[in-house]
Amino acid sequence: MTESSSRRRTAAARNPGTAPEPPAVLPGKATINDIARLSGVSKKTVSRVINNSPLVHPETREKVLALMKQYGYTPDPQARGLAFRRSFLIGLIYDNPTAQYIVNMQYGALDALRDSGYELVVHPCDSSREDYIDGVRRFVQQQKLHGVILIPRVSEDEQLATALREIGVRYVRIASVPLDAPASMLVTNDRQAGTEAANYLESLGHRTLGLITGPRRYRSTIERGGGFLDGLGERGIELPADYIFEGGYTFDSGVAGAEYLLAKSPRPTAIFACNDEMAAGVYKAAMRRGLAIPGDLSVVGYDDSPVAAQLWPALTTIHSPTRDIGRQAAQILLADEAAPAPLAPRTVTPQLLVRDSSQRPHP
Amino acid sequence: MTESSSRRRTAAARNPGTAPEPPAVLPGKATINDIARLSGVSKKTVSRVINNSPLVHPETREKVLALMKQYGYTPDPQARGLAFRRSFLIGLIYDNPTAQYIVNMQYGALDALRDSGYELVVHPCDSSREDYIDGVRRFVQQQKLHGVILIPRVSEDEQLATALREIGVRYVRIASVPLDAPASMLVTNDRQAGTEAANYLESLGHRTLGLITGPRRYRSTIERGGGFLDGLGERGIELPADYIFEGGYTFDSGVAGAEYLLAKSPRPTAIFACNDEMAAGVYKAAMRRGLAIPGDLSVVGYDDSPVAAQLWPALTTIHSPTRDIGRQAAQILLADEAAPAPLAPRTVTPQLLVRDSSQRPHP
DNA sequence: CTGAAAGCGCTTACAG
DNA sequence: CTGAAAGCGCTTACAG
Repeated sequence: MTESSSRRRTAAARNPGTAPEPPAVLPGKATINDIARLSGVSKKTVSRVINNSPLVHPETREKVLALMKQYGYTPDPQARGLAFRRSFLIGLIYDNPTAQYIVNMQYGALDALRDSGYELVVHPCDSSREDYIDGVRRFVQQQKLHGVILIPRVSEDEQLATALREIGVRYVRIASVPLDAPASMLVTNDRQAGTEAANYLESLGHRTLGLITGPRRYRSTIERGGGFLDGLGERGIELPADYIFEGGYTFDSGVAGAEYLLAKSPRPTAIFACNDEMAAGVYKAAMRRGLAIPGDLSVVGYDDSPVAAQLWPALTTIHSPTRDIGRQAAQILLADEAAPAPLAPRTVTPQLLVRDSSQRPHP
Repeated sequence: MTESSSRRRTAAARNPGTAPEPPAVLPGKATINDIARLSGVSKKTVSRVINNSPLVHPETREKVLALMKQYGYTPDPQARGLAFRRSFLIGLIYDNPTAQYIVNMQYGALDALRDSGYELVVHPCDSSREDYIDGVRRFVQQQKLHGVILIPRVSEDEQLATALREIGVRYVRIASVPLDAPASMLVTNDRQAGTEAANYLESLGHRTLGLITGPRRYRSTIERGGGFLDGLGERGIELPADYIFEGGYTFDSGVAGAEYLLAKSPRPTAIFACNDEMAAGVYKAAMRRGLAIPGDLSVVGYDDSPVAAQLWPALTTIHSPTRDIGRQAAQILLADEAAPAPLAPRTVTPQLLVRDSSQRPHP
C-alpha cells in the first residue's frame, strides 16, 4: 500500500477485504500496481501475465487476466518501452512512390498491428540526398523503433540496410528480388508478372509490340521489363532493341515513349508500360494521333493505381496486392524472434487484371 | 557518480578534472545524467535547458547546450513521455479520403514536425461503424497523444470532437466550414472555390451548365456545390434543379451523373463535378457518346488529384494546397498552449487550375 | 538561479 | 511458480 498510485484510489479499492470490487472503472487509468493489488499478487507477476510468461500458475493468470479486463487495463507503452529500451512503434520508410501504394501499404500494416499494442509511424525521405540515411538512423534510434518496413526504392539501398543492421533494428525489405536474408525479405515477383503480360498479349495475337520501361537503376524496372521480354522470347518473339523505350515512371515519359514507338514502322499493335502513369501517357499520345484504344492499339499498364480504372477505356494492368503485402510485412516484424528463420523468402506474385484497353490486333 | 549509467562510461568521462573531454561519442547513447555530470550541474538543470526554462543562467545554459551538441544528446522521448504523462506523437485520423490527399497531408504534417522531436502516427478508421469513436479514444489514450489532426470526413463528426474534448487531447479539425473554436479549426474555403469555378465557366460564355455534387451528408458537398450555384446566381444564371445530380464522389457516380445530364435538352455545354473522380467519369460518358472535350463539353473537377493531369485532355480543376494545410495543422498542435487564441479560424482558399478540358462553348 | 528526493509505469536481475 | 529491490531516463513538487 505504499505505492504512490494507491493514493488516487477509492477506499473500496484500498481495502480489498471489505467488499467485492465494483466493476466501475478506477479514477484515472489503472496501472500495473492496481491490478497487482486487486488480484493479490506482486506486480512482477502481473508483468509476467502481460508478457505471456509460462512461469505463472494458470489460476493466477486467469485471475489477473480477469481483473485486467474488468478494469480495462492496458499496459502503458511508454513505461514498457522505457524498461524494455525499445518502443512499440513500427516505422514505414519510403521515398515517394505512388500515393495509392503508400496508403495501401499503411492499411495493410495497420491490419496486422490492430490490437497488438503497436502503432505505425511514417517516415518519408528523399533517398537522392546524401544524408538521408542519417535521417533514418536518427529516426530509428531516437524512437527506438521495434522494426521498420522498407518499400521500393529505399528497400533496394544496400547502404541503408547495412546502417539498419548496425543499429540492430529489425527490418523487412519489400523488393522484386531477394536482396537480403529470407527472414527480412518480402519479394514481389515482378518478373513473373511481366511475363504474364507478355503471354497475354501474345495469346491475343500481337506480334509487333513496344515496351516502355522505368529507369534502369530500379530493380523493379529490370524485373518487369525483363520478365516481359522473357515471356515474348519463350513464345518466339524477339523484341528489337529500338522497340524498347526507357521511361522515368512518369506520365510525361509515357507520352514521350509512346510518341517514339508509335512513329515506328511497323507500328506496334500493343504497348506494355511498366507503370500505370506511363500507360496514361500512352493514352494521351495515341488519342492525339487519332488511334483508338484498343482498336488500333492495345495498352497494358502495371500497378492498378486509381487512374487505371478511371481512364477510358479502363486500363488492363497488373494488380499487386499491396495491402496484403503490407500486412505480411508487419506480421514478419511482430513475429517471435525465436521462431526459426524461413529458408526461402516469402513471395507474392502480382496478377494480370484484364479490362478494356486490350484486344486482338486488326487482322 | 552513483548514477547507474556512469558505470558504463569511460574513465575520461568519469574524471572530468583530469583531461579535456574527448569529442568521441560515449559508448551507448548519452543520457541526461551524462550531460549533467560532464557539465557539472544537476540533471534538473539539464532538464531545464531541455525544456527551455528561463530559470537557467545563460552561461550554464550555453555550457550544457554545448555538451549536448558535442555528445549528440537528444532526450529520450519515452522517458520524457512517462514523466510528462503524454507522448511526443501526433495522430492523423481519417476515414478513407483520396490516397493523394492523405499522403500530401502526411508530408505537410511531417514538414512541420521535422526536428521537433515529434513523430506522426497514422490512424485510418471507418466512421460508418458504430464503435469507431471508441477505437479512436483507445488509440489516443493508450498512446497519450500530444494532439490529433482530423481530416474530412471524420473532422465533421461532432461526436468525435466531443469525445476528444472529454479526453482532453488537443485537436485540429480541417473542414470547409468553421465547426469549432477558431483555435482548433483549419478552414478550406470550398465555397469560394466553387464560386470561382462558376465565374470561370460563365466568363467563357457557358449558359447551360450541369452540376454533379457529392453526397448531401458531407459539408464539402454543400460548400462546393453551393458556392458554384452562388457564383452562377450572382451572374444571373439560374441552374434548374434538374441540372443538378447528386453523386457519391465515385467514378461510377460521375458516369451516371454525366449520362443523366448529357441526355437533357438543352444539353449542358459545361459540367462541374465536385471531385476529380467524378470528372473522370464525365469523360467516360462523354467519350462514349462521341462528345469531344472540350469542343462539345467543358469539364471542371475538384481536388487536383493525380488523375486530373493524367486524363486526356488534362482536367481543369480546383487545386487545394493540401500539403500546406497539413503543415499548418501540425504547427497549430505544436504551438505554445499559452499563446492567445486566434479570433478567427485560419482559412485557406483552393485555387482554380485551368488546363485543357475547358473552353468557350460552340457559338 | 539551482538541486536532492520522489515518482511516472513498467521490466531486469536476483533470490527463493 | 512468485516477489522485493533496483533501474530505465526523464520531470514534478518542494526547498533553498
